[in-house]
Amino acid sequence: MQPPMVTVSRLAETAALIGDPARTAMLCALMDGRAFTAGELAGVAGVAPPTASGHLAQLVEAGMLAVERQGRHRYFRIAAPEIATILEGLMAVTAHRQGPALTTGPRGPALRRARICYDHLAGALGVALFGALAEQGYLAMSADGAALTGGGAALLERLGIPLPAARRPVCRPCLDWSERRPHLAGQAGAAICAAALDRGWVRRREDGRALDLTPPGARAFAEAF
Amino acid sequence: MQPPMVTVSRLAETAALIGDPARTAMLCALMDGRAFTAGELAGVAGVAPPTASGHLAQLVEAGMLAVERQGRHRYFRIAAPEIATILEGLMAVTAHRQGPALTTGPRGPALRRARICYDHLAGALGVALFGALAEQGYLAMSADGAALTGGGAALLERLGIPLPAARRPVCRPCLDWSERRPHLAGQAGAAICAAALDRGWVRRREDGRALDLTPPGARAFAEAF
DNA sequence: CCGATGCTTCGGCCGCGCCCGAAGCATCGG
DNA sequence: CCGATGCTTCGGGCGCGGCCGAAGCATCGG
Repeated sequence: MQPPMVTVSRLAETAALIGDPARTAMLCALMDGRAFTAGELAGVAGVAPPTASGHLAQLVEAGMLAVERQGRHRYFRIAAPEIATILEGLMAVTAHRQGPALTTGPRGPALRRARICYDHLAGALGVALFGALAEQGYLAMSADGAALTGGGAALLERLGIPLPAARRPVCRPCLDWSERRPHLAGQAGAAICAAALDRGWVRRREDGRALDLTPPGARAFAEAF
Repeated sequence: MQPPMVTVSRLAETAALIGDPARTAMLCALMDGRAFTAGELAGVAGVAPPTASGHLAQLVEAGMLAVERQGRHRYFRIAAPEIATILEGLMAVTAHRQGPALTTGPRGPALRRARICYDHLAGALGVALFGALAEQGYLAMSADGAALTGGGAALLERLGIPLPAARRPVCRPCLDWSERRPHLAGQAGAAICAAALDRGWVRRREDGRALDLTPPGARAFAEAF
């Protein structure tokens, strides 16, 4: 007789897991797709190592984080793109809650301009990229979401951006919390993001998810897309 | 020096708000887009009226619920589609957490087949609808997400389904927690859902968000889309 | 005008879960 | 083999927040 309640209580459990400030800080730190050690995450969250350890255990248990041993370190990372999506979604409703004006801060504008969302580009840059690809007919709707058209695949090949062989998650759109418009996630999004970092089109700020668009990057984006 | 922390703590606040079982139950009950009174929601959540009142005040304060006075009743409803989206997203990661097999229950299969997601169709029916429209070229990617093509607009007009004049949110795709594939949200989704209910293509179960596809409805969907 | 109904505010109880210090395992360096 | 480092488990303290009963405002019905 419980099943519906079970679902609701599980849902609450998931949200509550995200709803603790220390865990949220850890998850946000991991949102750039990189892996951090338990100690680093303790620092980010501002709690003692034992406390952090407990939080991390819960997140791993819940399947939100994946862990990898390496010597005496344990590296944690976001376990799946869905997790990153939900965090971006929460940011969207949080920003929506009380005028976006309140969220401005030193790092705010930079984050809004360009940032990494787990493994792909977000912010104004990500949205512009999505818009440009859509307008030029490189994206088409399919039963699973959006897909690269033949022209889109050819474009990436021409740019020397390799698309993994695995076909499935093509390029699911992902709602951007700062722009309230979709940007490009999925394999194509990840491939473009990786190429952009690799070629110095964007540079990662050392302290977080914000990205800086370099002058050659601006040129490259302008002519490529 | 706080701004980044502010963002994180706000995010945690939002998630914590959803993360309480009583509040989650209320939000889930409201996910069908209808409005409920404070007393009804207290019953749904299984708490006393004063407790429910407190929870509801918090949700309204946070902008998640909108409230409307009507005589001595106060009707609550989800304040914005974004809120519904985030709840569906949380369901997706919750289901993802531990095999979807565990979430089966008396109401599970029905919910997975067809349900209301705030104001549009979801579940297998919603996903199939999205796929059919996409495959027949009725949907195209645009800078803001997906849009109806001219053919799509013509199709709805032919079916006598009115599209509100306001142009903006056309048909944002929304990730389905049971199917893990997008379905049709936005204005077009809402219009189709309203028409389907209005014409008896689907019938709302009295106890929740699940929908039953009626025989005439099955015929109508098959020939229309 | 008075009782009934729906909802809220107020006080006080209680328990869950966050937090840390100390101690216990692992792993690496010498 | 021994100390140092990174992380975990254990035990106990404590505060936040959910919960309810009783009382206080509104609104509707007669």
